[in-house]
Amino acid sequence: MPELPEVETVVRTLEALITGCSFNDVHIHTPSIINHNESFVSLVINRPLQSFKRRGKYILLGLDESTLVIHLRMEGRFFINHEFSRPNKHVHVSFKLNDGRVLHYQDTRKFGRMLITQDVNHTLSHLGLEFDDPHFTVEYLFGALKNKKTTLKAFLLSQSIICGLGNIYTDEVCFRARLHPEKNVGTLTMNEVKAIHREIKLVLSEAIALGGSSIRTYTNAMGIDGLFQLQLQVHMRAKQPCIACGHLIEKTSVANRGTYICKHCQKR
DNA sequence: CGCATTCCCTGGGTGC
DNA sequence: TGCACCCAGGGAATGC
Repeated sequence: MPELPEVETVVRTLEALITGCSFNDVHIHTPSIINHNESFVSLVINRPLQSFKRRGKYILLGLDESTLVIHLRMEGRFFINHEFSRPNKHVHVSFKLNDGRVLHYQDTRKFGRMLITQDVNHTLSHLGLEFDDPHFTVEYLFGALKNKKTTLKAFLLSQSIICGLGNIYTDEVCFRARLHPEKNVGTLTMNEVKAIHREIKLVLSEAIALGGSSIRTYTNAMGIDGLFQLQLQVHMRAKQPCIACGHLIEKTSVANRGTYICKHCQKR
């Protein structure tokens, strides 16, 4: 399940592999993957790939005049071969590169989406700040939280104030800040908000440095595995001892998501 | 408007 | 071995 660090790794991998290329042709095997696809092909074909960026969990491939925006959701991934024919039933879009290679988009559950836009800022206007944006300060976060009534977990997953966190890193941020994910964000103290702010920045930057996490069914682009799963302190550690106090980690459900907590370290 | 819930989708796991 | 059922989850759509 790619979150910000995994998407960043995919973007860097794509940049290393297809910089300077363009797409000669596109096969859309599963039209529902693409939003507004009437102009999709004409805006994608024969346009040089000029930039490789990320915004939240979205991949932004800068083409001549427009941007190809891709969200991998749960199991979306890319791989390259030399066959333009559909490799298997889970490949939904195949991009023929001008050097003969083919970039395939595979997504078992068809949750991923891609679209072409000429106004990325408008398309992604629902997203909050990046974790490394200079405007993402403790004061900004405290101000955004003080009037909200939702839980810490739901807030961190919402993308609206700070974007890029998914289920894995939300659990890690809550644990490392020693805060219960069901805590109401409107009641957090300045010191608690400081801890959340600090841990968001630390967890995401550490995970990017290790190439993201590879857990469950997800491995990164082109079979490159991240290593951050080895650094996870609570996520996927049900019934194992807390690294801080030794109590057993519990798995529960918060905001309709599987959630791992040390109930001794993370008080409501 | 703000927050909560439902839905999409498939393979893997479980129970009988 | 086969079959029915449930679970995983990001974000859009829907509900209250």
